[in-house]
Amino acid sequence: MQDLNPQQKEALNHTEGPLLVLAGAGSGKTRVIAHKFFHLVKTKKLHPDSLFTVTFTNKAADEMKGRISALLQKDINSCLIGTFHSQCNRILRKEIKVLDYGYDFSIYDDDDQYNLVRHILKEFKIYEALYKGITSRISFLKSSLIGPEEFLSSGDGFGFDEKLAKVYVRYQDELKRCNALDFDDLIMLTVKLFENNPGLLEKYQNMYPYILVDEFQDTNYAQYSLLKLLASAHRKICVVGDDDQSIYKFRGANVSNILNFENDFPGAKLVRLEQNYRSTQNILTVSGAVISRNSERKYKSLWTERGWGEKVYYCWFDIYGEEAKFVAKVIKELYLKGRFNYRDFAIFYRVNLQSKAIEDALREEGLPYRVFGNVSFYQRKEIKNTIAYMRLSLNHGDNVSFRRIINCPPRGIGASTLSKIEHEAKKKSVSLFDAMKVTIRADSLASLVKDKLTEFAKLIEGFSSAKYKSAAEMLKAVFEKSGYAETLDEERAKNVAELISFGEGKDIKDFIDKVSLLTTMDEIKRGDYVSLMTLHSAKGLEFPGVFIIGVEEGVLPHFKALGSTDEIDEERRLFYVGMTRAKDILWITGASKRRLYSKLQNQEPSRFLKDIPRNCCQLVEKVSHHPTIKITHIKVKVDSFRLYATGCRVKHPTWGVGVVRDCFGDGDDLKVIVNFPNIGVKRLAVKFANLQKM
DNA sequence: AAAACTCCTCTTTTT
DNA sequence: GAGGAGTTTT
Repeated sequence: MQDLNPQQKEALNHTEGPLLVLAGAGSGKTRVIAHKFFHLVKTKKLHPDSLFTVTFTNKAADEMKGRISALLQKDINSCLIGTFHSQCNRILRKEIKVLDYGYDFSIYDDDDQYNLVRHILKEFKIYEALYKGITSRISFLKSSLIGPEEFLSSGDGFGFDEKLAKVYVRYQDELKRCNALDFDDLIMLTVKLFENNPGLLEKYQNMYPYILVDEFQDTNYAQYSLLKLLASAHRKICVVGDDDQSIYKFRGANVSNILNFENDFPGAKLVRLEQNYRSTQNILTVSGAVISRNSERKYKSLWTERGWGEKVYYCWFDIYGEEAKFVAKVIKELYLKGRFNYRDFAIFYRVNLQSKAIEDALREEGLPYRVFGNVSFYQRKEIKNTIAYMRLSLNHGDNVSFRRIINCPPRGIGASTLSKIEHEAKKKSVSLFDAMKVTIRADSLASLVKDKLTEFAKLIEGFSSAKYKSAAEMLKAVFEKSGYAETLDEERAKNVAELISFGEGKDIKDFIDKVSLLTTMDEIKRGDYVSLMTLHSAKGLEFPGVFIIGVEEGVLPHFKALGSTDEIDEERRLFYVGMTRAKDILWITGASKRRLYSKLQNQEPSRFLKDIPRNCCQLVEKVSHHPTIKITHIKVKVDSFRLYATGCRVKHPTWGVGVVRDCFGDGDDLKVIVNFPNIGVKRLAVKFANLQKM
């Protein structure tokens, strides 16, 4: 308790009512939640199991468990700390009967969703390439708690939405038939469960007399509704978040939940954590200037006791290859100077394909690196197929898994056989697996095909009835007996072997749940290498040295985001998240020419650079063909930087010292709006005002 | 069922 | 420009 600052203490001590903690980047957010948990257990005598604690990632949940275990000095691994999805899964596995699903429901990930939607589009003869857009619309509807019937009846019955409604209705029916839930269902159905069953809701409200929520800015409407339901009786809820770090709006996250919190929970206390423990003042000032240009944000101003530190480096190149080489060289030089290890560096970019040039350059310099966030382990085909065998064995209704593996490995069951089975399933309204067994008894198939199908049915039923001691045992049996093992090359077989080793000693159902809800167990781990990742994956991490590359119009902000202010705001937050990961050194780079997909494009510096206060930056000139890095002050594109950034202090001959609120125009027309204490806000033309920068 | 071919897409992606 | 998926060919 004594290592907490006054605001953190305030957040801790407010335990009897709703609390919103606005926690700036690097302000010790996780620490506050962990200490709060500890405080509630120690002084309020709450049982650790009665704190409903939600995070967004499994990694964050594990971290939190670790911290709390350390504080409490006992293992709390069994506690209710988890992601929204795992919390809901836990509830639904106990209660879903009420909603007329079976307890052994499968959980479908994006890939399974896509497969199912595509299947439906094919059937409806809707252009199949639309599957991605349609899936995301459906997902968005679900995360807004708009069910298929409601959407169908709300529509005007025309145009694309009508088709969408049809697909949505069908999709939801199909899931039900498969006894499967997608990620959004986990939340939506839990809300539905509570809304329709007040008794059940009351039970869970009593079970969880306190609720703690991390990364609150990332909650979607459905998740927020769930929190409101659970907290409505006792109102003991503490949410922690940072609206400036909301970068998942495109996934349904709704920042306005932060803005609504105080309305939905009248009398809620608001605490701001503004002391930053991570970055130097230069980094905070630069990132603060960029984020302050966003409208509709809760005001926050971060400060640190760390001092100004090194200036933020900015460097512009002719071509992206040169940018990459330069970054590699800088890292090497910093490393050789002995102040940093490779693990201290991260390179962030907007899109995954940007990693390639950097990888080449790092390899060239002989620097160790690791790229994070590409195809995750659990999305690999061989892994998904192996798991599909397990899923179908546990849930014969799982049609998506059935389609996945019926001819994998190839066992001579082609499209025509499958379509007969599909037809039968539809006619009898049964699962594909059951339809297959019916079809075997009918005369419509060649005996060779019948044999194959019988063999397949026996195989799956064998898996279903066997008593395996662990997930590993079952995986092993599935992998070998299905004949799938023989069809894989060494690399892929190795991946499955790894999967099997993960399943060692684990309960089968727990394992499947875990695997379904944990698509990136291939987490960001720290080793002694340079870390490469997208700005999105950078959230929640910190590095002594950060490089943000490709800070150009069209890349950051991304060209697809240029259409709306909302989206550009989100790009700005993304940039902000990237910058605030840096502890000591921050480099921002870009290039005039960049290959994106097939063509070499001309690039302009990002608009966000204009908001960067120049006095916090060090401009670096890269002289081509120069063997070592030469750092010099040069005059590059003055209009790329603002002389008077928001927040910087100026001295006026008559009014004294003031703080710059805004700055616009250029050259002789440059105007600033300055707030002078005790005097007021003045609008000044720089040319005449005789301002002195402080 | 494999090989050869064409076509398409290509932002980010906690679960 | 590359990788994936679907289609046609053998």
